[in-house]
Amino acid sequence: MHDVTPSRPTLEQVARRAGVSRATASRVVNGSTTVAQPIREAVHRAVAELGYVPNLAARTLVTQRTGSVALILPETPNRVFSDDQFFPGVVRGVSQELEAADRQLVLMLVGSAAAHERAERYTTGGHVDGVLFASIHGADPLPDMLARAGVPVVCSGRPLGRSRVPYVEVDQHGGVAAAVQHLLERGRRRIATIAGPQDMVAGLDRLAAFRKVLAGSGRRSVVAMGDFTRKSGETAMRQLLEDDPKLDAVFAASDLMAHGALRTLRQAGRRVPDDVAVVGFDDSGIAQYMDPPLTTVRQPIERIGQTLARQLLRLLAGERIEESVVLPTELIVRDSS
Amino acid sequence: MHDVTPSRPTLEQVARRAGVSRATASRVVNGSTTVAQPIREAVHRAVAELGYVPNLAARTLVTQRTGSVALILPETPNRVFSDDQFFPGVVRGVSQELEAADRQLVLMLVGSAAAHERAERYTTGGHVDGVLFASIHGADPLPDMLARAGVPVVCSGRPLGRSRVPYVEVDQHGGVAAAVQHLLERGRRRIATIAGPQDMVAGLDRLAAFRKVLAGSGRRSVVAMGDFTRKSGETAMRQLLEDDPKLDAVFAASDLMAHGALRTLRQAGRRVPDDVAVVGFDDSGIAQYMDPPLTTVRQPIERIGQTLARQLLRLLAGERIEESVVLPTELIVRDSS
DNA sequence: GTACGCCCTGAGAGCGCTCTCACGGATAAG
DNA sequence: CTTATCCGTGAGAGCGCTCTCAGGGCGTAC
Repeated sequence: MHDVTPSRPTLEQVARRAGVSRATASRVVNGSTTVAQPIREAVHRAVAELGYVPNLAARTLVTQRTGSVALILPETPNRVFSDDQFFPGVVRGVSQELEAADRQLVLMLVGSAAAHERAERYTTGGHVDGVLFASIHGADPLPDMLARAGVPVVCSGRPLGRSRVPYVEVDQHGGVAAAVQHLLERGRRRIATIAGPQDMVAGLDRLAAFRKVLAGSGRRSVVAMGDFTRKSGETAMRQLLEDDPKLDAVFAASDLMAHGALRTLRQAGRRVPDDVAVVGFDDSGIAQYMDPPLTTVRQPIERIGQTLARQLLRLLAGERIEESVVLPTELIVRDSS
Repeated sequence: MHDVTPSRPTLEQVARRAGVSRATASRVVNGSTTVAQPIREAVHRAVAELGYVPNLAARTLVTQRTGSVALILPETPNRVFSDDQFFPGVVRGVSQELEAADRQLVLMLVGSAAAHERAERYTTGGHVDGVLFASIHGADPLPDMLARAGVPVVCSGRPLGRSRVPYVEVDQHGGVAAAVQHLLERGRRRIATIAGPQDMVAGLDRLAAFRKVLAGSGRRSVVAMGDFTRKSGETAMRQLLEDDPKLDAVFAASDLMAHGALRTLRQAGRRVPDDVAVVGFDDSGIAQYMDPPLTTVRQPIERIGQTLARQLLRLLAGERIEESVVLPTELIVRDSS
């Protein structure tokens, strides 16, 4: 008597084969300890023989929990992916942590307005247990909306606007301060900066920190705007050289922009670090392969992802969490300064 | 009479508010055209007023379709993410295409053996409608297993082993041939190569193509092994210089390895391209920012992702698809050769 | 005017699972 | 020996949805 069905076996079939009720089979599958040893074994055997895999949809329907978490990456056409290290790093950290908790990662790249709306429906619809946001642009209302709708949310980077969504950030100020301090100690007098986009908190904070630290030293600061990409770094550097031909140091708010700046400096015949010292921010993979290897502020990207996930998991477990977690940054001195 | 419930509204509530049966409400929500105009409007209004969002789990339970697709990235600790462009590019392409089809992307990073097994259970368990594989290492049995279990699968890169899983690949041979041909035309005589890992089809194919093309030209080939990372490129280049100090060209099977090679060459006092010409493969973002900007073979990474997704969608729609799709590669000549 | 057919709507079953509740049997206490 | 207690198991409801099937209403044709 073969009861091997070609389609997916159900709990009912497992129960029948093990000679128990569906309820008991369910208990065993879900690891309840109140089931007698021999019965538990019988059920496990039946599960193995039938190749039973629980139907997640059915389980979700009754438990109201999906076992998955969304990571939303608000993506402007060429930004998120040009932060080449940031994105994979965060994804990886999140993924590791979720895996340990046996949850699935649902990735949502939100570029268009349509995608934005879809993500909203999807997440408010209870299709995921919680939502993670990476690098928010501007004062995106979504995190706050979700939080208000009762969906657990954690953001990467302090959300702009007056929302009270919990977040994970790095010590931007400390990192920038270390970088500028380092340049001052090296005897640099005219320090310029290439700032990041001012609709992102990382761009904002790094510029604010730069200004604050330099103001403290009594030196004037020349600023050019970029958007974290290489191209913008190149352009901004050109601008800077025009504004202050005598500058002897540049702090770029991202490694990629520093990379672009390096190129402009080379084209302009400036030697690095002899004529101009350059410091970046991120310590992405390319930093040590630039010419010269780049001095930069390291941020623990993968740990950001891990922390993001960990905080969300705590939220899901019903714990209260602190509104913000600040991760340390560290100055990595190489040859460009 | 307020029937606004604090919890998520169900279809039942929408139906009641619109004064129709649940069946009809369902029809409207799912876009059936057989419903009378005024009723349709009434239902839509109720949906809007209540903020109704269908419960995916319930729908999945009866339709047996989840509306989501898994993208599996078999990840060795430092590989996938050091291919910094490849991973985001593929994800992005897949994501775009799935979004257009209103499907969710479930990302699975499969590093450990445990994760491998989990992914197997998850995907065979019918929790996703189909599975996409990116850059398979060795002869991973998973794609084949899934296909056999009736799960629609599409791979990126021809799977090793004798499986018959449909796949999307790029014209490796054509790209390598163009690169080598270009070097020969520039008058290079001693062309070496830094090969990729030989447990990946991209590594294998590029080396095979290199050998074949050079053999046709009657020139000898010096080969060093790498694993697609910068570090390995650096090391391999050192090896190459030792093996053949008089080499005048190098073809690296990835841009990252070319980057490493560039550094070694600089340290060894070789000028590029004057003494040694260098050509890479990928045309990742850094290529044009290397010093000198790198000549390389461009592969349409994002399009790989799109095609991957598109093929899977066709499979899901019940269409038959060709076993393989080959995407073109293109030589981008810059200053390193 | 009647009969037939078609179109639109509603009733109801059931997807696979979890969980509450009740019940039977064994054990302990009186 | 009886009664109370407790532990382990089974019965059954119900999560929210889709989809089949039947039926009512109306138009058309005879």
